[in-house]
Amino acid sequence: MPNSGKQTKERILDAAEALVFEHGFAATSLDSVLERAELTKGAFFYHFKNKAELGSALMRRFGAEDQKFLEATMSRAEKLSADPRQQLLIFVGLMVEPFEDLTEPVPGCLFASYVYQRLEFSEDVSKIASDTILTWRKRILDKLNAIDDLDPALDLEALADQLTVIVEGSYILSRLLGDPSLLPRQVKHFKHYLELLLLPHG
Amino acid sequence: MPNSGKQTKERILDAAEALVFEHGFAATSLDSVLERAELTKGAFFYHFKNKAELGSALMRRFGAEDQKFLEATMSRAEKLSADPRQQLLIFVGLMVEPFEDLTEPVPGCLFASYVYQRLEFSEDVSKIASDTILTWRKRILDKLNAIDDLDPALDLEALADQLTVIVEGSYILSRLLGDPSLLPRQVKHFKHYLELLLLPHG
DNA sequence: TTATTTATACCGACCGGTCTGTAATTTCAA
DNA sequence: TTGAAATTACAGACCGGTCGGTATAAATAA
Repeated sequence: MPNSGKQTKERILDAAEALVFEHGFAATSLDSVLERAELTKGAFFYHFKNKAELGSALMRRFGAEDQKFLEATMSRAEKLSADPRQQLLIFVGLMVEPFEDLTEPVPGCLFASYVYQRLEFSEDVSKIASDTILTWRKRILDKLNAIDDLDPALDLEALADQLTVIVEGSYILSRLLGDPSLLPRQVKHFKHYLELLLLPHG
Repeated sequence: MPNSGKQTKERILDAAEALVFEHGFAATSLDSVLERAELTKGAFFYHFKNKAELGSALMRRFGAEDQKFLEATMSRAEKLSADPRQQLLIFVGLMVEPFEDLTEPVPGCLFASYVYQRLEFSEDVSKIASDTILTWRKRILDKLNAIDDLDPALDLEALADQLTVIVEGSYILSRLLGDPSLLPRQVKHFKHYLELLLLPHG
């Protein structure tokens, strides 16, 4: 029964993403994906050339969503203040909001999942992942560079990466300990660090 | 005896660990492990009941090594100063040393690998991982609690976790970007944050 | 000392099941 | 009525695990 097509492909991706988060890519069989999506083999191979292409598509979609979230959040922050210091602090504050009311220990990051199974994926996925990370770095680093009289000894690139680092690390600990509060609490410490660096001493 | 036996088991674990870091557990076939270890099926099933037990053994060994590293580093720090503030800062400094001269983007953490493939492992692995994390938390939190006149508004538990969080996150970014300098640079920021919190303002 | 037994360590062929991918066919919307 | 969307059935590769057998060395008995 021909369906809207686009919807079916998304259904496959949704099912696969959920399973990959728990089992990893290799251990996620197409049958399990299709059972969850309530579809059959033929439907899958109509929309995807093979399993590897499903992997790439998963990562592309995840990367695109991630960048959309970054851009949306940063431009919200930019509208709320004209000062790059405040923009940055507001940005970090807005960032945590989606994680504050979680009851389960957060879904996780597909790129982190990829890192520890990279030889199962085609080369191009690596570029999608690093491009996404570098977009975050650049967007935040630009803000830091717009701030004058910062201590010139500060490693700004590493500082720009730190939010991503803390989010990735928090996903892991949160899932390991089953504690959904871990991520927002970690990000709050990072925000505090930024305040100490950026704002006139208290 | 034909061979030392113990050595063989370690050879299997070494081979498996290296492959799991790159492929993940499910995608690591016993044949590939045995090819790398230059052994055969029979040898494997002599030392391990099944593949799942290999997984548990990998995690147990990794957890034990990790705790040994924590304890060794912390007691070194404790010998270098009697002040808990200094002990903590020295500890963080010593922590990075092994990562400073790496040319490759660090191996990674088996527990992080586990997090994104947990349903492939038996239940007990989860406990090994969380116990190890909690040992770090406790060891560092005890130091923080030994420091007086800290801002009572500080979330000390989250602060104690932050080193682990940053190391885990740095593994991921380091591997994604192929940048071995990332981890020490991240930890240096954490050390700086600690200095700002613990030491009389500069 | 030497012959025999026994335990340890390891080999490699093979079996059963699972998983990816293919092919022939059907359904339904435009 | 045509072609996109989906179904069922199945081929073939691979993987985990089993099993019969071999080699080495220590233990024991003559």
